[in-house]
Amino acid sequence: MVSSKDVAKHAGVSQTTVSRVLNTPDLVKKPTLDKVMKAINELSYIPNAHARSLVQNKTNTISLLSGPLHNPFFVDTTSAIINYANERGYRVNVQYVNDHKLTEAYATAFENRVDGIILSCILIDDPIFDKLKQMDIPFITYNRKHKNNENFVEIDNFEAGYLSAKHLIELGHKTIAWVGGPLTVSTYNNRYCGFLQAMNDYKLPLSEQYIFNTDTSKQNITHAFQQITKLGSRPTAICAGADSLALNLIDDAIRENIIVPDDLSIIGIDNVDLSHHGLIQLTTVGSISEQNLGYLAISELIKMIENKKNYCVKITEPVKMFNRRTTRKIEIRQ
Amino acid sequence: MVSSKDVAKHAGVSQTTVSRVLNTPDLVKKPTLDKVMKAINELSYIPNAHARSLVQNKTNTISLLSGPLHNPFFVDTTSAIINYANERGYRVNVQYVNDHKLTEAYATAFENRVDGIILSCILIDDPIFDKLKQMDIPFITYNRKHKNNENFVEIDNFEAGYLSAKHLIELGHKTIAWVGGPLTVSTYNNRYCGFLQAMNDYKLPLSEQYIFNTDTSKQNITHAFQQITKLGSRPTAICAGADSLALNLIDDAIRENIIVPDDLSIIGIDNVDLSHHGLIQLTTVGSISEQNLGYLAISELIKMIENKKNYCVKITEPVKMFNRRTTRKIEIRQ
DNA sequence: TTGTAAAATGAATACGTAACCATTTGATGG
DNA sequence: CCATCAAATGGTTACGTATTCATTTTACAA
Repeated sequence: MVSSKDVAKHAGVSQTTVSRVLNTPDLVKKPTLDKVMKAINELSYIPNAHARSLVQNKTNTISLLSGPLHNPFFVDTTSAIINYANERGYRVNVQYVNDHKLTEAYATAFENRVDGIILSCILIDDPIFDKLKQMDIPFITYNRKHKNNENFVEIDNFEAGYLSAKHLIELGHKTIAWVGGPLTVSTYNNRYCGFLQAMNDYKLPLSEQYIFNTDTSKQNITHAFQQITKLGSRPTAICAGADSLALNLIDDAIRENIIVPDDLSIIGIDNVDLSHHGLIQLTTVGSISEQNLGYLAISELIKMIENKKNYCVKITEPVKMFNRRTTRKIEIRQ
Repeated sequence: MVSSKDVAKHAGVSQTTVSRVLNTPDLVKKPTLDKVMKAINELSYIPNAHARSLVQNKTNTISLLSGPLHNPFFVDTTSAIINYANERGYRVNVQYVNDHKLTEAYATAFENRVDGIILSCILIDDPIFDKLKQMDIPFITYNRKHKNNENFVEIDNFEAGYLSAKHLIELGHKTIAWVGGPLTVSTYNNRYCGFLQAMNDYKLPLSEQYIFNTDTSKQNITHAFQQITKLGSRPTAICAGADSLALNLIDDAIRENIIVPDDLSIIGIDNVDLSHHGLIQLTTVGSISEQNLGYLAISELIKMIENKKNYCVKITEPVKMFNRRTTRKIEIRQ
């Protein structure tokens, strides 16, 4: 592998000058610059980013710990994060973390000495948070937050849960099921609380058999759906804790010949790009902002990295309804 | 940042011993090992991967140059690639490359001295291919291939194009449009050739006004669709060069109140995961294998990296029809 | 006890770059 | 022609690790 020393020898200058040609070309005279550039091209020299990282203590690399891509929310955010970071000159190391391999994922992220970490996989009560703060390396969580209430970008999850329940209630639904994720995750926890609040405000009875706070794997959601269909008095609507879950449930419904929304209304939360598609048209609650949470988070993270100020980011985006085609009035059905 | 020297000093041993504790613990006596481990934990030391890369000339990092995630094909493959690579102990640098910023993307990929490169964005006639070969760094292309016909994993694109046209023809369609990507890309080129061959074999006339080989951005596909709807004698079916395009076209059709498949049959190629969804049920042609191209490519790449043999990978997966709900017989319509 | 080999540890070095400080070259004005 | 100062370049070192080679310690047989 050809190094800057080789270039220096080939051009008849010092390694220092080669370095200057690449980093501060203004400090080097035109003829020497040309000489060095010629050597660089002839040897097709490429600087070694690792060596540079070592001496500069700056890696130009960001570590992204995302949820799995079969969840369309992470499709949108991963895309936004990587594109923005690349534009700003950062490389992005990506890991798709499932909750089993959390600690392992953190370990690999840490030993790479990245400039910043952006993660969605944190739990409310995650001990990793204190470690991250100790390490004095900029980080931000998106979508989820830690109980410490620091360095996060989220939507107003409580309000989102509330609005989605309210929407179904105002359409006349009385028996509404909830299918969400684990309550150890702030996102689902707050959405669920919003849901409960709405049910309470509108004086609708709650029964445990309609409530599923489960692992969000495909199988588990499908299993929850089957439980629901087995019930004596089936709910007429389901509040899903996320668009990803809503899409899963709709798929399950179709497989059971249950027509959405005629037989069953389903509403999601997140307003993922996919939900706009003509074949989907998912009714959902999402951020009023055009920019997704990934974009907001990565732009904040890069600010933190470049300003060297460890100020604390706390962003909660307001939400609104997106009324599409997977929910309808209960009267029509009866 | 705490280094192995700090640990050594704290534990009262040499830096060499610290290194041994982490890499060849069998060579160090139990009591010293314990002493060092204690120091490592107390100082919460994390080895610096960049320094290690520098001395070992091995980065444990792979560079992925993927197409954009709004194309569901790249959702499936990116997911498979990253998960497999992580399992095998490799970090993955991801870039979503659009064709405008190709060279820029390559540059950043190269200066990172990665162990291998996996890319989908190569053109048939891409000068980068020779550069890659020169660099003596393992690489593989997936989905697309270079004219040199080396180091690729693809599906049988010609056959895929042929089968998709044949399917529509056998359903009775006479006027069939083609909407594909640029012919500078092997994938679209071969699919298009397959399409032409089928049209020829079945003696169907071809007219330029039904053929669109265009940039695959959303706007351009929508524009192609609008051109099609403006035609005096509208085609009754569209062969899309990829599922991504098919989904785009279906969305456009719905927006124009054209019913798929009653008014217009649309078939894709790739059989992406999303096409299975109950709301989508896209008729398509895809690999007969369970594993997607990303998985095949990354596993081959890691073999190349670890065997240090620069053997040449040429994999073309056979394809078959997946008959779902976006195509139907022409008779019904008339 | 002594000799000898094996086991355990340490000292020195290389990896490729940027940064710091020292030196040489060139230009300007008196 | 010289003094002065800026511009241009070079020599040396540090970054944090693994590796190579040298040294010390230990174990065991004679």
